[in-house]
Amino acid sequence: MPVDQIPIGTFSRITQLSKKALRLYDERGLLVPAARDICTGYRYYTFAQAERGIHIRHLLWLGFDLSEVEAILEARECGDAGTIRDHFARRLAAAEQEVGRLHAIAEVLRTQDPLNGGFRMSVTEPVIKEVPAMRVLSRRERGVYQETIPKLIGELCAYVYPTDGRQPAAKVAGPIMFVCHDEEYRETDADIEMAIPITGSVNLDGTGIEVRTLPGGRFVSVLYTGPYPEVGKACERLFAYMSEHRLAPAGPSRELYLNDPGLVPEDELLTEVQFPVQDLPPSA
Amino acid sequence: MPVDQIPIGTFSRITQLSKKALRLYDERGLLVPAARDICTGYRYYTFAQAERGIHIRHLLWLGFDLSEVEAILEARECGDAGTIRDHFARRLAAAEQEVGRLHAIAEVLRTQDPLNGGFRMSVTEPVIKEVPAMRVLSRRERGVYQETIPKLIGELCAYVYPTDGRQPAAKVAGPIMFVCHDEEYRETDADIEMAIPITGSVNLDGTGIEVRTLPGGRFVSVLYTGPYPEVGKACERLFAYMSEHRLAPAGPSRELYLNDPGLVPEDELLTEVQFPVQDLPPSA
DNA sequence: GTCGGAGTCTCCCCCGGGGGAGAGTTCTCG
DNA sequence: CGAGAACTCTCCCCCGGGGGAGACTCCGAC
Repeated sequence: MPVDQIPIGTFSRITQLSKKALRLYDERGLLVPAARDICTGYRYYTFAQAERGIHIRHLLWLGFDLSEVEAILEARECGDAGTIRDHFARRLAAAEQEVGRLHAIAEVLRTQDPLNGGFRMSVTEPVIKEVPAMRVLSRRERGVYQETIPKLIGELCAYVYPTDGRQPAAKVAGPIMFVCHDEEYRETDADIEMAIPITGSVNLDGTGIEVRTLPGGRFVSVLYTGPYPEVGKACERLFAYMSEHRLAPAGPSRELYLNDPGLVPEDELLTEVQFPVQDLPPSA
Repeated sequence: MPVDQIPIGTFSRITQLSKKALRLYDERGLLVPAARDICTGYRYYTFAQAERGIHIRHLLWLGFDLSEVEAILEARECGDAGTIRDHFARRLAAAEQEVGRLHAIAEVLRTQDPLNGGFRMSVTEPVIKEVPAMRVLSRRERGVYQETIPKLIGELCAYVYPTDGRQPAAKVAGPIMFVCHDEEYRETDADIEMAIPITGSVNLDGTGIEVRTLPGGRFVSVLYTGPYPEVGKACERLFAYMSEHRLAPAGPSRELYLNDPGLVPEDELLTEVQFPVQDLPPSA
């Protein structure tokens, strides 16, 4: 057996940690060579250190980062099984979530038409985001989606982009939004609010348009690309996501129309669908 | 709709790409803002660019890196579906492999005793590595494992670490190895070679010890920790790995005894098991 | 007009190493 | 004992951004 004066290359072969990694662990204090030649700077390890090295490699392979590895090794020395179990449980949860994500990715890779980039007729992965409150110019009415929405949009646009030479009523600060006040889909008599984020002063003239503030908060959001009638796919996706993550709707959903039906073809229409959410208490 | 003069923050919200990322893509030429204020340096995007931004985000989410994203977007512009399909297929394979790895990780996280670090009685993930050829002092004999191996080790050790005051026969350059020349396990009459890597000159005195060179090449390797009799687990692991990766054994396997049974308890014994491998031709 | 807050700019450090340059050391063979 | 090979050292850039500092700029409200 070689004396306990193992240079880095040999130690690297024993532990299957790269020299680069070993130097890093030395620097980080995670695995400091037992001896160091003062004048040449050469690192020398002992055989006993190989065990720690292999522990480290194993924990890294499990997906822990260096600080976690350090914490786990320390806990292990103290015999503190609880801390380690915590780390393991967290890491396990993360790994399982990652598997879910990879399955979603694999599904897309298998089915997506390579040429359209998953863009047309597609729904992105839901994300959770904080949306600030915003002042909007709003028009709310009951009716049938296909008729009422374009009508209200027309009214709002006429208001902020007047064609008759009047001053614009306000400065537009974002895309046109649809706020859906119904709990469920209804063919007729839907409670429809269209809104445009604005800023600055406003001239109101009492044609049913009012200024209000849409509350901010935590939303789940997807981007949907494709014709409006199939935007429901995006909602389905959001609902699925919410149930997976134990979230409940906390208010009316919103759709943001990010481009202009007059300018782009129907299947390039881009809509962001947002749902305000709150945590559901964990149930057995 | 806002004029096509979208500052980075707004564009970030539209595309759900962070400002940091957008600045990086600008620098990398992946998504360069349509306009830039020369004196302030402010970036201004157009709405039309959002589509590209969302494409990029989608491809990144699929796990491509920036250069691949660039290649895919370019191929898409050219209508080159073949290239994209290639990328997708490769990425899909990688994702599936990653899922396998995560399952293995999850399994370990679920079952491993937190306090022993998966070290005792454990087998590491197989790795493929290049092993250089090495000169060894070798002693080969037929017999029963449990008897012959310790006997041969004793002879070799007596030879290189003489206790009778003679000069050591050679300089030791690595751990004691067992080379298994049998294709299959045999209880008796096994063809056993024990070897010690050496360097420098050798004094031979004809006691059945010879100097030879073990060939190098590509090996799959695992580290096994635990008592010798159960080292078979490591071999099982290697065979499973080889069949998964379409590899075939290309010679006798080796076991490297990395620490000393006299110094550490039985369940901390550390053994590296190596199999030389060659690619198997792909079959239907 | 002007003042404050929000937005933006650039620059630097961080992760966990890989790759490589350039210089110094150690080892091995003859 | 000497030459060359192999090993080691440090330093710097790369990935794909996140986090934050310090300075500038823009916009809305008064």
